[in-house]
Amino acid sequence: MKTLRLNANDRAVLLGSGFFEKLPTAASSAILDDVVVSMHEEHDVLFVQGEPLDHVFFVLSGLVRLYRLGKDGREADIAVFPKGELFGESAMFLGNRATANAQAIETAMLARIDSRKLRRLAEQSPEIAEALMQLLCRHAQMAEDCLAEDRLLTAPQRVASYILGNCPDGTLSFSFRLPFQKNVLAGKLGLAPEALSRAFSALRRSGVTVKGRVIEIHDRQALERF
Amino acid sequence: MKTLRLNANDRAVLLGSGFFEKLPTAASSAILDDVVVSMHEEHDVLFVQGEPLDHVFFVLSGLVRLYRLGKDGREADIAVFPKGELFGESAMFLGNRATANAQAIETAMLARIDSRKLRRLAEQSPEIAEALMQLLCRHAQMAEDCLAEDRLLTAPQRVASYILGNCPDGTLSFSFRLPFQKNVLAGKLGLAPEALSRAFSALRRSGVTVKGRVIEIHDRQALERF
DNA sequence: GTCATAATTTGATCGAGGTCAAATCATCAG
DNA sequence: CTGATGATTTGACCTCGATCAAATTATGAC
Repeated sequence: MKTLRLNANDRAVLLGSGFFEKLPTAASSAILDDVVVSMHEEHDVLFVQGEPLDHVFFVLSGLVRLYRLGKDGREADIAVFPKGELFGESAMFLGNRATANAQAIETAMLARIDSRKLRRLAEQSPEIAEALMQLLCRHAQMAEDCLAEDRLLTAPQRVASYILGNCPDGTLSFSFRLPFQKNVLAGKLGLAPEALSRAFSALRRSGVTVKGRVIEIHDRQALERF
Repeated sequence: MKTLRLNANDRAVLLGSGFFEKLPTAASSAILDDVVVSMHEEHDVLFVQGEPLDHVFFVLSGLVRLYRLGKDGREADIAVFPKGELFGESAMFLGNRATANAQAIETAMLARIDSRKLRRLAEQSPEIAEALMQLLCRHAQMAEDCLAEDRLLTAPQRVASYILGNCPDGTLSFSFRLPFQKNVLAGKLGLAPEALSRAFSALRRSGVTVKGRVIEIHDRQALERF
């Protein structure tokens, strides 16, 4: 795996992200001090469940999928991380072992933060500790949201919920572009691609238009009721 | 809601729990300083999703269920907390609003820790911050485990996995008592009670005996293969 | 543009698990 | 011990979404 140093642009992406933006400059600099960047092709596996993991990853570009493997080889997505997100942090507090697999969904550039060092810095800086706690909370919430949606909503309802999550409230009509293949969305929602497709066509009756990756909503209310 | 002060026994339960046992005495004392205890009957609702929440709860006795409500009134369990567990901590970092409902599953005694104060203490004490991060990680893992199991395993497999989780490895034959009604286990596993019942009877063929709340395993291997 | 390949959709079938109703079993107050 | 109440199990049925196969539609290399 080829690694590089952090360039100015990468640094800007890091500093502008949710995790770093609230940190004092000194804290950010300390964290980013010896960060390296690694490049990955689509499908590259970044780490494997159960194996030692001593970095926390930041997505500089591309897309990463966290997933678990079943005995039979089937895969269950835990989360999908786009540019600007930090992941792999929970291994830090669980014996430095990955609790899931991670894979690049598309060509990705990742910043690797040494997890021992980050942990040491968190001990010294309450701001870093606080940022980590918020990150952990957000990730815990994401998992709980998924769990609740899986258990409470049908496929079309989950898709409606995903669309609404990408639609500013207040608007009645809205359009946006999926940030990844339908493939990936299906995994994220815990559906087979076929089921996602059928869910979209069920939503067509409620004023949702799908053309390639572009989703158009004509009646927010109708979606909320679904 | 009737509240009491912490008595010596309660204090011992707290200090012996996973969260407090690794903390220095001074830190624990500071946290427990103004803790109050509240008693709840079975079915009592402790807090409601979306409402302000400014305590973190510790289960001194009894059982508490965290769950989300669907539009149609159905409920999805997020977690079940037995004696010795701390919960409600994630609201602390998410604007002091509950992200789920909580209900006593059986008569419960809870210690209430002021969340603002705990947060302030975490800023001053790296040990407390560390303990909180570990707690958040564990809870995130619990949710991810559930999510993965829901997506990868059938009902009998989930039950087998639950049983194995309560069975020390190395043993071939083993017996234990469910810590709660089957009712509750069903919810925790994301199943209707009927489905749990049928799952148990499917496992009977693999050497699992169920008598009331007592589960007996006669062949660990067979369960693992299931 | 044209082809090759990959992504998505559609059709058909099937099985897991939800729901409702009824039967059985436990538990506990008296 | 005896009901009465609640928990669990069983049966019958039905729906949702998985799976497999085939058709269709992008997408990218040339």
